[in-house]
Amino acid sequence: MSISRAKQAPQRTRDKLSLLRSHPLFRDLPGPVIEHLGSYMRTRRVARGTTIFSKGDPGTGLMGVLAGAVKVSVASADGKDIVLNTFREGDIFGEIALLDGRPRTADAIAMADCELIVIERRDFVPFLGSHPDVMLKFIEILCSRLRHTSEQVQDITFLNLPTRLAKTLLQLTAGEEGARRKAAITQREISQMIGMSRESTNKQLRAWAKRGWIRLERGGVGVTAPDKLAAIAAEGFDAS
Amino acid sequence: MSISRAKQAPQRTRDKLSLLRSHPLFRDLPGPVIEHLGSYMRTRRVARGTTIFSKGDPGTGLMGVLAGAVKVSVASADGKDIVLNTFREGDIFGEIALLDGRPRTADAIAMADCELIVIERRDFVPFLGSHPDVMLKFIEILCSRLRHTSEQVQDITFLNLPTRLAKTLLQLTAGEEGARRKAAITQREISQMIGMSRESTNKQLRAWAKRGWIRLERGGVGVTAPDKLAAIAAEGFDAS
DNA sequence: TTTCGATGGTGAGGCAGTTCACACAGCCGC
DNA sequence: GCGGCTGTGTGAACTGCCTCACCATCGAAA
Repeated sequence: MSISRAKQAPQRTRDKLSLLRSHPLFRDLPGPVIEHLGSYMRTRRVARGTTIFSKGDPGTGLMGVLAGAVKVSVASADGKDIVLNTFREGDIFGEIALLDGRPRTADAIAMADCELIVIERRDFVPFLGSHPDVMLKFIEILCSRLRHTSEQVQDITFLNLPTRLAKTLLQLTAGEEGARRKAAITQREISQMIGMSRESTNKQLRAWAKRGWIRLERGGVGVTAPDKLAAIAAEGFDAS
Repeated sequence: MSISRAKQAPQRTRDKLSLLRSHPLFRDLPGPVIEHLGSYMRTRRVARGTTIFSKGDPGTGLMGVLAGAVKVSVASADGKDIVLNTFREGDIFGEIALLDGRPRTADAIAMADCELIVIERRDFVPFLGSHPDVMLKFIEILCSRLRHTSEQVQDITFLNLPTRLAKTLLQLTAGEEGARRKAAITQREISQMIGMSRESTNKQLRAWAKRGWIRLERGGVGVTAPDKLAAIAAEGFDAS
């Protein structure tokens, strides 16, 4: 079984209301309130590679991923990119501009064909004001984002390429077991997630592929020896 | 006038209630509520170098700085340190563990003799539940923290030593003008803020000192040519 | 079918920054 | 006023990663 990108329309595994009902943010709300919220939402289909929003845009709304995957990244003056976060089915993103009303500080780009939901700020903020329990959930989300970003700072400053790469590969393929442990992602995107050059990333990947720890395909990586990668991620060096 | 560390007791420029009354978080609250909150607060004096809380501690409360300065940092396995944030008079920190109840993810250390206020989580969380407007303020704070940490990720991945150093020096001395533009901080602490070695940091500082852009003293830096530093911070290279 | 952009692969060379090994000054406690 | 600690200053050697300059392959579009 190969790693496919599902270039055709993404399967719609859940609809708008079912996302709301199952999402921790809204799960505890009464049914009518959820339907009320649902009436504010639009859905939006975007193809892989599409820019969903750009740095500097007014932050118009909250986004949710019904299907597909999204990366949030920033570009430097000289064309380099760093990925700050990635989101997949069931995740919510774009809260920061939603909550503080300031411009977006990063770009959001579809890593695969996506189906998204959008709630406009002008609709959502009044709702939020009258639902302190939802505000509390947002606070939790913001806290976990902050912990995530802090960890990224630590990883970048303390860990070397192999360690960061191993960690990222494990995260990308987490949740899957055995032969299914694979991720559809280009090597360039991986390099942007770990903040290293594409070339260096490629060389490390090939070294592990030669040892049989991972399998490389065009547009994808499969992890065959997660224990070995976990050892590198933990030890901080490549104890071969 | 030299840069002094005020090793003696910090001057108490404001007391507990005046911090509350002037802080954006609480400014809009009615007087009795503020006094109620004040009754929950303890004050705590700590000497320079003291660990205020450590990574892994249960996050017991919210901290505020009445006087002094605090750094929040993490240490790597091999003894390196990175500073995630710094706080000074009037700032509030430790919100994350307060809000989500999970363990602290970093250490807080007094950079100077400090006077702090502490509000316990068990007292504050119920208060928060009945004050959605304060929750909104916390959301704003969390958003700005997130923007700050994201910027740190970008700085570390995109900028080189001189650029980061120039940026940091300007931030450290922001708000002061002319000869007063100085900061009481060791070079080791500066190096931890920019995520570079102490030696490299020292060499760059000396180079600028030789050009007369900054003045170096034991435990302090004075910026004499902020425009030059600003140029480096903006251009991304040292155009001498 | 041909072309072209995106992806993956690879080596040579360079350099920014680290590491290490000192030396020396102030400051504090005793 | 004597240790010892902290803060600073400096050079030499090393190195991890980047940059550059390619080539090969695939898939999609023309």
